[in-house]
Amino acid sequence: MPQVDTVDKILDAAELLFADKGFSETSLRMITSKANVNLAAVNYHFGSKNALIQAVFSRFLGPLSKSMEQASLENGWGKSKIPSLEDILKLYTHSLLKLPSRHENGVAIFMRLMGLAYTQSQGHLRRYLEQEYSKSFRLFLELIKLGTPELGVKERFWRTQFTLGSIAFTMSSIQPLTEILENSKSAKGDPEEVVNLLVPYMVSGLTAPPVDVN
Amino acid sequence: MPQVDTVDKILDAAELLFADKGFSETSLRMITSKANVNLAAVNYHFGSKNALIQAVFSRFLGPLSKSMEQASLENGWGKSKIPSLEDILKLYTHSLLKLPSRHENGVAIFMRLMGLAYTQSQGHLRRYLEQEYSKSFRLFLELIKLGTPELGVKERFWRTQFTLGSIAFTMSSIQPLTEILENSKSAKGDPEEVVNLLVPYMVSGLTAPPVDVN
DNA sequence: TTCAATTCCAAACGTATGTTTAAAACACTC
DNA sequence: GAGTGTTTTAAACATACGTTTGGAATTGAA
Repeated sequence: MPQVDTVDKILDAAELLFADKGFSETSLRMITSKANVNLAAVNYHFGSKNALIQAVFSRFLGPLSKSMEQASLENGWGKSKIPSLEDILKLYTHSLLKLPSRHENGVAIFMRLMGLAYTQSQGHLRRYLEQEYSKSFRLFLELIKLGTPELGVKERFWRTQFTLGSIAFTMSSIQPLTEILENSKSAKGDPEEVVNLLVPYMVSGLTAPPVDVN
Repeated sequence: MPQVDTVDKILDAAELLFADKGFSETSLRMITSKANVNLAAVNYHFGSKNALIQAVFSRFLGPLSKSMEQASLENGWGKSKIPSLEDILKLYTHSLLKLPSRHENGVAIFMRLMGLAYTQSQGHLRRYLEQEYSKSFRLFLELIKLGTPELGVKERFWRTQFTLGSIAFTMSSIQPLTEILENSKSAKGDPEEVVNLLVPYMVSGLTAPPVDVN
């Protein structure tokens, strides 16, 4: 057995640094020195930097997608038992909140990473996530569809897009607005509180009266 | 006079490449070869890559912030003449739509760039935008405040954050969802259409009944 | 045409990156 | 405790990057 799992030390350090700086802006040398590990360890254990990025995502996306699928299955959700939009979004956000993490404020880090995955055009990551988790994503879209029966295809598509944007963006960019309003004390809400504010916002946006009629 | 304005050729190429790949992932060599310009031209005309990034933003943010401030002034908006939330958001989105651009689909590019500015942690950019356009941003926040009198400070702060997320992400990441749903034809809406769907979504989210009571 | 200033250009510079190498250190089995 | 497979290590490698250089080309004014 290696000395206190080098693999995990690397993943821990990479997770934090990626979330803080982005992928291209984080070098292997930053990661390995933060992890107190030799530079070559990344290539030895993961093969490449890109593979490390994917591994970082797998470590939390695997359990997360499993827990989400399982929960929606346990609830017996489907065309026979249609869930409310609020239930769906609550399920998802709370699965995220309950994710175990090695760091303080782990949820914010995961959400920031998701935002980066969405935003930074890392082709390999996109391909990897699509191949690995498209099933979970389709399930999410299917549930959204069940929860918004009054929407046409196009409008549902875009409102889902808007909603994902709110989520990803919220956690991926806590700095700028925060800085400007820093003396208003409204910033730095803990994740749970923010999520409690986020869900009603999303529900309201998704269920607004349709504009389009197809 | 230079031969067909090298400066503009560089800005045009950089704008597209930054929006497509991000800042760190776009090299000066990509930019200069796309612009049919010598590599050294960037440093000669702009001084550095960071200065080029800032110049790209200035070129469209300057006119945009001017037109927005002017419009809200012409409408006489203020505490005496309180605008509706819909009017505010329509004004902003339509100012954006009317921005002249050198490229086809320029609006999407600008929004993508704004999303990147928010998301990619380029310290220098953040500092530059804050210093240069904080006035415009504060005005926007002030108008939002006027349009959502029923919200507490904290809830308004986060809902504004969510709203900005919807906007920034909508245009900044058309790929992943689109790819999955590509046969549904719902993707690739033109900017005007998307904005028409976006405004009611945002209004509904912002004006949802408050959860918090302070 | 002459001259000074501006702009362009090919080449090079120094640095940082991801990756590879080959030997050393270690862990474990027999 | 010798031998084997795994892991760690320091060093080097090749490459790509942003930037600088010094001279050539171009421009506009006198």
